[in-house]
Amino acid sequence: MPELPEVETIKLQLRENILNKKIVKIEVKDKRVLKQIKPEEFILNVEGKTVNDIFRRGKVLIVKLSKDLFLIIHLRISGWLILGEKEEKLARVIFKFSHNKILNFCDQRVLGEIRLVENWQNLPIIKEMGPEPLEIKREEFIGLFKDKKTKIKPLLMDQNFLAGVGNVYAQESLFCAGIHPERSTQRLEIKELSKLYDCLISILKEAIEKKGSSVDTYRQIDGQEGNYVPFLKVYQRENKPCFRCNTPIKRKTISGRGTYFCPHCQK
DNA sequence: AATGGGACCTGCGCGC
DNA sequence: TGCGCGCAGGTCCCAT
Repeated sequence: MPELPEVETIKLQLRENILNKKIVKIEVKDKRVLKQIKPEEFILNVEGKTVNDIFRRGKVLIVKLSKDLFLIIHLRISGWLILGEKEEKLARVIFKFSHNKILNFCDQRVLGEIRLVENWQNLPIIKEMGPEPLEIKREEFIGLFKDKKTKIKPLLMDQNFLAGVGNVYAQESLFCAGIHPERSTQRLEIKELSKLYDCLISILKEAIEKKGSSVDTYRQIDGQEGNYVPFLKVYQRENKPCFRCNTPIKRKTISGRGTYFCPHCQK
């Protein structure tokens, strides 16, 4: 659920607050979120390091530490980050900084993960990831669909196809473009892909401006909800009238994911 | 290559 | 009131 706009929001806010700050103490409350590293080793390697840079690739947050170490943070479904003065109840890992701020990695369902690596570019999740939607041109976007013959919605959510788009923004951009989530990509016209590009870009940008969608546990780093939920057009609006044609919005499971769409204006 | 299912997880809301 | 169950969705992995 934290998708590109949510992770981008967190990235920007962390940059304002912990860049060049030193991590003085770490507490691992739940070691399940640490992947391929033992808590003792993690603590030993991260305590005393300074945050040199923070960036994002898809839904992955990358924190560059001194000594060329990288924290790889993936919030998966129910993770969020809170920066404050105190420890949060659902914190799984806690980073205490030199300026007395505390960064809480919270995760209700413990599906999120934190890694510590030297070569983040070599991680499979990064290596195989598709392009950033906000960094490609229209022609490149359209070119991605060449030789693809699957349903459009699962394809948009495929991180190896396109980075950062999840269940919410895939649905919203398809509604905007008037494309049925089950349409075969083979049958999509250039004109429709072009429209989809415009929709996706504008929705992602708008969602970043509004600091993301708090449809679940996602929060900004100060604990406030994101403000994009009121702008969602189909997500979780089953049986409510379509904003364009008043037809009741339908919900259907597509490739195992709940999907909302307008059966009338999405063809 | 595409698709379907299960696993990982916890909390919530539903029906009985 | 309380219990069991299905569901929520990002990613990986296996089977077809």
